[in-house]
Amino acid sequence: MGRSPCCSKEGLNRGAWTAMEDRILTAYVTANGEGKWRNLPKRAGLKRCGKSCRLRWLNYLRPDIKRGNISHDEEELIIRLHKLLGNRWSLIAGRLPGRTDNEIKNYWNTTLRKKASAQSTSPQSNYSRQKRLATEPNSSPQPAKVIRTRATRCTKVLIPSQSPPLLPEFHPSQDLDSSPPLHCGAVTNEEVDQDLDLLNFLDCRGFQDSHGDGALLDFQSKDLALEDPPMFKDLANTASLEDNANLDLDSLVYLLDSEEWPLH
DNA sequence: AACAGCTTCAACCGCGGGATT
DNA sequence: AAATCCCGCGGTTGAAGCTGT
Repeated sequence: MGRSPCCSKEGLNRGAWTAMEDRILTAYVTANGEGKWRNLPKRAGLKRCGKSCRLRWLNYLRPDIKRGNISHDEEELIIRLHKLLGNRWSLIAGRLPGRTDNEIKNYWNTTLRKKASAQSTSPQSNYSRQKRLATEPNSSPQPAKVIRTRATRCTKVLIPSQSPPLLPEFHPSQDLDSSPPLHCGAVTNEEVDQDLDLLNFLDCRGFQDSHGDGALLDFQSKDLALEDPPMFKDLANTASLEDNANLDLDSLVYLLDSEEWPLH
């Protein structure tokens, strides 16, 4: 199956985008919407390939991009999602409003990979320990990580017209230890740890089902499980939860892929 | 002040998959 | 059914900034 290059590379600009190019691209996409990237440069009068335009828009110019520090909560979420999904950055980014797959990938490669590997080699890698560490005032405080943005590489003048959506409702401080025991059929201690991590993660996002709306996981209803202990306890005691607890990764990926679990 | 090594992250590249012709 | 188009993804690169000496 033959393949033509995405664009002729002759006469095209490469490298850092200029403020003017940014303005042109932003104006064009704002007026005409996303998509049709291949023809966009010609129509917009940009000497860039369509892929480059798409990347620039999605990773930098989109008005809903949230720039700056990745919060501790977001960090926790990225680590957990990565544990679950691996390097599926677009999926992970889909659960973090305002964050791009490229940003998360970079952040992982530069910062979180070390942290995650340190955590996984730690004898106590489960969520309870992380929660304790996070809440204990005397436990080795992590200085706030500041992501530096470069000022000189390209003049970024775009200021989002409105604040990005609030962060997802992930609360590491929630008391997960009081959740009902779950039976996952795991055999090794490590697997138990992993499953507990996963289930705690699902728990803390609000495990919702069997209420007719078909939503298995609803990030918007963060308080549901905690505010409704009887329902949660009931869920834990039913076969349906055990079935869910036995979901394999593919099934979980399916859940993540489903439209039922957006953060936005 | 100057240099080297390290870190960060925007941008590029190649590939795969779905849609279209 | 085959060929081609288009989009999106993940891996990689390299320029610029930072830090230590």
